[in-house]
This record gives sequence, C-alpha cells and structure tokens, in this order.
Amino acid sequence: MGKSDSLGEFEQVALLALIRLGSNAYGARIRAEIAERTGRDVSLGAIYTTLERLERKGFVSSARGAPTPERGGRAKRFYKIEAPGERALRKSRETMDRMWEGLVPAPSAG
Amino acid sequence: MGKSDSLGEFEQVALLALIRLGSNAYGARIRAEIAERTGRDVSLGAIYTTLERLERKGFVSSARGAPTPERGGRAKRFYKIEAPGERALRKSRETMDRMWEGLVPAPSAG
DNA sequence: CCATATATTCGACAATGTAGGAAAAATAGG
DNA sequence: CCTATTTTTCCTACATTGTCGAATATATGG
Repeated sequence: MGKSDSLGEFEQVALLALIRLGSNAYGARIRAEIAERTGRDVSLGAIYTTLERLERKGFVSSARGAPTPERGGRAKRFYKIEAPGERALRKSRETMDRMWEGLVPAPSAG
Repeated sequence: MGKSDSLGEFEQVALLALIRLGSNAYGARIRAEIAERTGRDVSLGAIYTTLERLERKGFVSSARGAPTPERGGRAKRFYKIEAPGERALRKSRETMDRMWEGLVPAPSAG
C-alpha cells in the first residue's frame, strides 16, 4: 500500500499544468503546456494515464465538454485539480524546498 | 530506453541529502538527514537501492570507508554526488520552477 | 456512407519507490 | 579461538509511476 500521498515528478507537472490552464485543461492543451514550459515532449497516452490515476485518488476530477463546433472530433474531457491534489502538490513542493534550502547561490536565473 | 535523464522525486531527495552531508554521507546518516528535513521515514533498503541505481547511471560514486573505531559493525560506504548528478538535479529543479512560476503567493520564506 | 480530423481509451512494459530480512564485517569477553 | 552482539550493507520482491503506440470513438464535409 502506498505510504501516504506523495506525488511523482510527472504527476506534479501534470497537476501544475491543470492549474495553469484553468478551465481549458484537456489532453492536447495539457501536453502543449508541458512542452512549452519544460521542453519535455510526452505522449498523450502518458498524460491520460497519469490523470486517470490521479482522478482515481481524488486529486483531480473531470467532465466531458460539449461537442466541438470545429472541424470534427470527439468531445473533449476537461480536467480540474481538486483540493486534495492542491494540498499534495503544495506539500511536495515544500519537501523539495526544505531539501534545497540554503543550497543554491542564485535561484531561478535560467 | 529512458527518454533522457530526468530524476524521480525520491532520487532528487537522495541526491540532495548527499550534497548536504558532504563527506559524511552513508546509509544511516542519509536516512536521518531525509527524515529530519522532510519528516519522511524511509527504510535503509529504499536508500541503498536508489543510490545503487543512481550510481549505475553515473550520478553518484561511492567508496568504502575505513573500519569503524566504534563498537562494532561493518565498514561504511560513503556516497558522493557526481557532476552529471548535479546537472540532472539542477535541471529537475528548473523544470519544476518553470511549472510553478507565477503560481505561489509567498514561496519559501524560511 | 466514407474519408478524415480530433480525442480519448487500452494494453504493455520500463523505471522508480519502498520494505524487510539475509548476510557481512567488526569487536569485546570468556 | 569462538561466539554473542552490533552496525551497516546487500539482496529479493513487489507496488507505484512513467511512458508509449495502437486501438477506438466521435464529429463533419462531401
């Protein structure tokens, strides 16, 4: 059994993408956001699988969107981070912050 | 094949513990450092396994220490983070920083 | 209907997380 | 020397995460 509720690296990234995208978080968008921010080019399968697992744990919720008025295509599924997810995310960040504390000369300088 | 060289959450924690402990990083100490900093109580087995994998990838190196002058016990094995490990660690942090960018009201104030 | 454009779901397998107990050294005492 | 005891590492196993690529489901213009 999982010890508690710590998040994996990619889970954190996915959750953060949801926060950034707000009400427009669905597969392709999430993937693009991650690629843009981190340069990491993950597959859609990776994203859906991860989100599915997080949903099962109550960290995110999802809802089917209305049929797209665009060209064609299946209805989107929008994801949203839930309170437990935000808590876990914040906690993960704090853990890393404590481990990094006092180690960096110049923080995020690129 | 592993896509590149991203580190898992615990791998990052372990690597950071090595940096913090400097020349005194071995099993029990590493475990204590992690527990103290993060409140997370992992087993020694978890630590050795993780370090072993990181060593195989060239992220850390290790060397047997001199016989203990204490009561009894096997010789310690000291671990040290290597340049590739530091690079990967820094990169992981930067990735998370970019994902968190602009999201927190008050970051680490410690 | 059909070809095509989007999206999501499935099925698999690799990598990481994590424990617990066996095994290896080291040493004090009888 | 032998053994009980101590400290630390190593091995084995299994759960959870990371990640893909192919399969499947919907829409819609012709």
